[in-house]
Amino acid sequence: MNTPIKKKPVPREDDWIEKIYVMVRRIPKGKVTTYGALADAIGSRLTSRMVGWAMNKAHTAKPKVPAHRVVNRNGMLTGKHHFATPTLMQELLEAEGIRIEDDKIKDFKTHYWTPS
DNA sequence: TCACTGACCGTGG
DNA sequence: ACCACGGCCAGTG
Repeated sequence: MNTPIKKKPVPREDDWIEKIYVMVRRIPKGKVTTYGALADAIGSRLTSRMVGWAMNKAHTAKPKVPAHRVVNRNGMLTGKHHFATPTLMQELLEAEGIRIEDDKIKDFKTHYWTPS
């Protein structure tokens, strides 16, 4: 009979990675969140380090993930070096009305968004 | 095959 | 207040 394609010819990313991408895309414009918050929101044994690792290959995810809205708990743009240009992350955030000084978000908690 | 690293965070001394 | 270490997953040499 018609053998259902049990196999997965489409190499979808691991579930937890996919969840991270979805969560990041849900971040409202002008808001930011932290790696730890995403890891905690998804739960599981996910850790903030894994979120960062997922972000590393986020540029291959489609649609593209607004990784510039994800910073560490210090509000520092730790991942800016991984963007096309080292200043792109800051420019994107500033374009959304977020003030940045010394690679750090000003009024971080004001722009902080909690995954829900 | 084993060991180390990575866009981190929390806790302990 | 500062420094050191563990933890979780996947990829690379």
